Amino acid sequence: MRVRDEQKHKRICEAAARLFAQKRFHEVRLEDIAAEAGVGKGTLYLYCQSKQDLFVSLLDEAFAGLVERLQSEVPREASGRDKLRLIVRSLVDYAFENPHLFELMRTVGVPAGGRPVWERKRQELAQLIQETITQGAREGVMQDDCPALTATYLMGMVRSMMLYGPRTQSREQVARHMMRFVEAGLSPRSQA
Amino acid sequence: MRVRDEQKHKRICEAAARLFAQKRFHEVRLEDIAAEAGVGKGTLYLYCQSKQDLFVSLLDEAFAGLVERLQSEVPREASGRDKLRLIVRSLVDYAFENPHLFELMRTVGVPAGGRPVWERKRQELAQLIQETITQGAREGVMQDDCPALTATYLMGMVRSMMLYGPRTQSREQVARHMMRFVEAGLSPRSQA
Amino acid sequence: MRVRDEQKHKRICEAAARLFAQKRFHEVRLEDIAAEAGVGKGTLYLYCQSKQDLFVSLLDEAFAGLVERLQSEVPREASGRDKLRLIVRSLVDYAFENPHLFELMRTVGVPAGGRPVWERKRQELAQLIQETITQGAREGVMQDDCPALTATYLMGMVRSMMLYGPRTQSREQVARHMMRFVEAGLSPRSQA
Amino acid sequence: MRVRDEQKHKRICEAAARLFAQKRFHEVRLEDIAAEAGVGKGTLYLYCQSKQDLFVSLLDEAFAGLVERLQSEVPREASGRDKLRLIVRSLVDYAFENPHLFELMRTVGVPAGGRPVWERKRQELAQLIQETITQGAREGVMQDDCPALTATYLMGMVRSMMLYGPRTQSREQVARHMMRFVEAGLSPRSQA
DNA sequence: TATGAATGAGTATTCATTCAT
DNA sequence: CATGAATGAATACTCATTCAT
Repeated sequence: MRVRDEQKHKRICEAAARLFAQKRFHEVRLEDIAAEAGVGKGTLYLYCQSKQDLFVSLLDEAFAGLVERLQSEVPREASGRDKLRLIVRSLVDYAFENPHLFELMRTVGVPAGGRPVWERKRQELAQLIQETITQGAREGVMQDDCPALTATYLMGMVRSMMLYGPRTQSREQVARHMMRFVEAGLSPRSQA
Repeated sequence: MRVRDEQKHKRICEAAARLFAQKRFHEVRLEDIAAEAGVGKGTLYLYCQSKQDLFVSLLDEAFAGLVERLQSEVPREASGRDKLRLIVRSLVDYAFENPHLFELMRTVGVPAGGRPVWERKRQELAQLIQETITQGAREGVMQDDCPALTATYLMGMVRSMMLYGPRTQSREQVARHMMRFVEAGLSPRSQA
Repeated sequence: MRVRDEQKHKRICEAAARLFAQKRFHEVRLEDIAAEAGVGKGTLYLYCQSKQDLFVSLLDEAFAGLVERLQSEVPREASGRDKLRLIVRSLVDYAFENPHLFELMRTVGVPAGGRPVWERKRQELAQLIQETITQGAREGVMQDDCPALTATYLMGMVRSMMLYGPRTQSREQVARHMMRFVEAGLSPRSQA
Repeated sequence: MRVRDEQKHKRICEAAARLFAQKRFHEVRLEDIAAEAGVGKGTLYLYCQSKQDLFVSLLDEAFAGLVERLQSEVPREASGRDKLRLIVRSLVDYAFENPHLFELMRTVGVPAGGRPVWERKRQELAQLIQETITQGAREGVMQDDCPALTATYLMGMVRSMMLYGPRTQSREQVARHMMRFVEAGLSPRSQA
């Protein structure tokens, strides 16, 4: 597994991502991935341990990339409201830029075995959102009985929008719409 | 598929639903479904055409059941706000009562081939929500640039909550939380 | 296996013969035979032990019928030449009257296990032809180094003619043609 | 089906031929063929598309080989009588050298679907024999109302001899016997 | 006696993985 | 490092046979 050719590694991952996004895990044949990547079948095993490993590492990267992006794009010192806006925008941007990641995540449920990387990343992401809401609440601009639930909603909304939402809306429109909906949804009620 | 024993048919479907909820389609063996249902392997084929057929029919039933429930529980003549509340409550109730349906739907993306039943049902569901929002808007209690997006959100929220949400919240709490979030999210802004 | 309804038994055998003539043994489903015979699947087992048994008994009957016919149509006291003519005619007649028996026999080779009835009948038939040739030789009208071979030829000729021969010839023409060919083939050579 | 190892391909075909000669198509398991050929089960599929394909290709080769042999051993310019003798000899030789080909052909009837290769070859063979008889007739040494029938006989005779004939006769004896029978059978009658 | 729902043994075929080149 | 021929475990599906009715 000590690999030289990073170029080739990337080609393989991209090929795999493309194919896993189109078909279910078991419908994707390693042979096809190899062909798509333009390498021999055996070569795949120089870059990953197994098919499952390849798949999971894609997920890991996807979630890690998303979290990293959010962390880099959402300044620590911003207000809760600004952070939330940036989070929504980043989520939507990332989704539009990596459309088949959501197809990739499609088939993934709560994992049975030991928590894999992507699951930890998913939780980090939820955590980030949650804390932002809590901050917003502290600042008096948001109200939420259970930020953990809301964090979950947000991720589900993005996924659902990508998979089933109307194709007519631009990225900008979607971002604005979701932002408004979330912000309003969390706005403190005068008489609660 | 003309069959006698409806009891047995149900047992098979339930067994299949249970197993498909735990594993991916290709990881579920027909032999296991048969064992789980307490029937012989060959018997499955008296009640369905193929493994794929069995799986899809479960999805179809699940979505159809959900839609039917919403239609029966949401009175035609109610106000938009009441309808929306009932929709959210019904969705949450249905989700809690049929927890593995969401695991079932987990693996399903936008279908490639001819629109299957469940896909039509999903659209009916979205339609129902959309119209409710539109009605709410007409009644001046809601505001939404793109109800189609919001309808999509709602279904994603429920799914996400079931699959990844905190297990600490009761059905009642979840329902109330989601209701509040959605209602606030759609509330007409004073100065938009 | 103690059976009452001879009518039904016959219907089953005819249905089986029809189907076995069209497809190979393993391509014929017992269910189809039952349907073709207009009885239930289970009923078949009141009239035969197994599928294999049903098949073999058809063969047995076919060969037995053929032998019986030859024995009844070829008078013991006739001349060798007359007998041979009658044998050829009977074979051809039987073949034309029972065209799918030859399809039935198509798939049968030399049996591995204990000689079944049809194999004994096949040998009886060969014996009959052989003796006729021997008689003809004794009478000075035929000559044959190895009547056993010739007997085999004759049966192969009939089968081949039925399966692959030109469909343009009438039964009468075929009979005459084969008769002449065989007779000439066995005619004593002046200077051997 | 682009393959490297022709050795292996041959081993597989021979193994298959051996087994198909002993049992009916559906009684031969691919696993057995693989074992007999000394290769893995999956390897078979590198050399053929399917079991059926493997079987048919054997037949095709068998008939093609037979026809090719006849065409190479029967000189175009020979007399009808010589040709016929050579045909019979070649048929018998081929039969004795490839005894299980006749077992292979045993199960084959007139094909239902599109004429496969072997069926065309069978017809070529019949054609060759027919033309020879016609030539013999032109040359005044043969007489035959329907050479097409006779051609059919000839092939049936060989098959029948191989499958059911007495094992006591040598190849030489059989060839001579058949030759004489056919030649006499076709000899022009003085007073027809 | 007649039925056909239920059964489960049996098998072609696929495809992840290995390894000789 | 790279390859792809070889492998065999794994599984959906069929159908002869049984047996409760």
